Amino acid sequence: MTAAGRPRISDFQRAVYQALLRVPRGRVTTYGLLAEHLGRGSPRAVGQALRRNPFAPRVPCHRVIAADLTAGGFGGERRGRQVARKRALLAAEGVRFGGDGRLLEPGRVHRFGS
DNA sequence: CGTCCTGGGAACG
DNA sequence: CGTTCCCAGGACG
Repeated sequence: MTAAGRPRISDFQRAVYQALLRVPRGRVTTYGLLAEHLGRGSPRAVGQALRRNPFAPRVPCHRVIAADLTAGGFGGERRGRQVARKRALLAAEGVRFGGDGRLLEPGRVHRFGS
């Protein structure tokens, strides 16, 4: 966070990025879970915030998946090479998806509030 | 499997 | 300043 080039974002987006930073490596979260944790319901708003993520790739947006445990989108694409990259990043962290595109280990989903 | 809703941001008028 | 469109999701029928 250097003083220079500090993007002015809404508190909502900041909350999303901060919450995302709380998700440790090797673990993932969901849009709905994040929204629920923030108290500002709307997985779409979270997805949009991630899509506009000005802190990427500092912010592990790749650790956010869909509620149905699918990879979700990445790089502004719901599907395609960017999503494949997301899967690769997660796989590098020990998180892998099945042939159906679903998370193999649901236990990898991080839980807020503990 | 198809359709509707919520929430928020950016863009347009 | 008010209105409209878009979105990396989710829930419901």
